[in-house]
Amino acid sequence: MKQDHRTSESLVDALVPTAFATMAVLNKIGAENDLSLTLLRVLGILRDRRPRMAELADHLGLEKQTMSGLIARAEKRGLVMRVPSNDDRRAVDVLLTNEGNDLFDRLHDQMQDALAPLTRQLTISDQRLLKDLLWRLLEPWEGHPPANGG
Amino acid sequence: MKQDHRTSESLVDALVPTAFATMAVLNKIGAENDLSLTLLRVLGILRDRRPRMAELADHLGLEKQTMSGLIARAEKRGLVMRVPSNDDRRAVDVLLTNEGNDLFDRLHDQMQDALAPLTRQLTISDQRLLKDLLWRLLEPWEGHPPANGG
DNA sequence: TATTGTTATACTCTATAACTATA
DNA sequence: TATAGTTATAGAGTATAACAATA
Repeated sequence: MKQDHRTSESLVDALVPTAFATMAVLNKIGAENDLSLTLLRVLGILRDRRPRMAELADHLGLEKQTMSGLIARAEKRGLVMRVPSNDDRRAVDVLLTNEGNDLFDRLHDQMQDALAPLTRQLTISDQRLLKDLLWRLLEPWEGHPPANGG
Repeated sequence: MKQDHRTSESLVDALVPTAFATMAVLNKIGAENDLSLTLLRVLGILRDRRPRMAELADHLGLEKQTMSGLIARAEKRGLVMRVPSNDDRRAVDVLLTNEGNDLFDRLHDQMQDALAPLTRQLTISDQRLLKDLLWRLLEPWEGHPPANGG
């Protein structure tokens, strides 16, 4: 009965609990290192990029004031730096410090370990298949969040 | 170059952005209805179950005091009810009101719509495949969160 | 004594509003 | 005037600690 129920559910009904499960793991790892989910995500973004405050806020769907506070606290802890932009003297670039970079690498390893109980449910081949499906799913998301609802 | 980078990444590196994308959508829908992600999740849980406060807190990985406050606010809004348990006079069962049930149904529809830009990237057949892979992934999670790290 | 739940208190995250500096 | 960012303030969510009632 339960299994039958599930097979009639949509992809979203599997996506949502997966997201909650993943976030629970990330949240726990973050909490152990005094990082909110948002800051954890910021560190991940900064590993590849060097955005301005406004870009970062936009990417995360947060208000610029919220970013100011978040980055100010992270900077005080030595995880990120704010440097004035060359192009626009009002603007500020945000980037990882070496310490922030090292921390994220450690957290990334912890994520792999913590999610292993889930991922090892699948064969290597199925893991690759799942990964490919997820990347295809995320294509419209790339860059910035979807213009939800219009 | 970017695509090559990706193919070398692990499943977790696809799972995490998928989770963030999904949560962003849920968060937006929640915010439009003045519901936190946690409360949104509570409503989803209560659609199928009638847990006690402690069970709910345990399932969500929250402290019992946090649940008290969350449920108290939700009850004040008429979304959930607290009724004394018959078995144990200390205990309290939590359940959805009709209003809470109706609200969740509406939100569930909104989720489907909001995530459609992502899910429609895949054929129906691939959606089913992805759904099955995710359910297999989640098997160890069922019931309660994994004993992280232990 | 141990357990279920609530209340009191403090801190973080987030948003709204007002502000400064630059464009 | 409009934009980039900060500061001031307030509300929700969460945790720690102390408490009440029942087991």
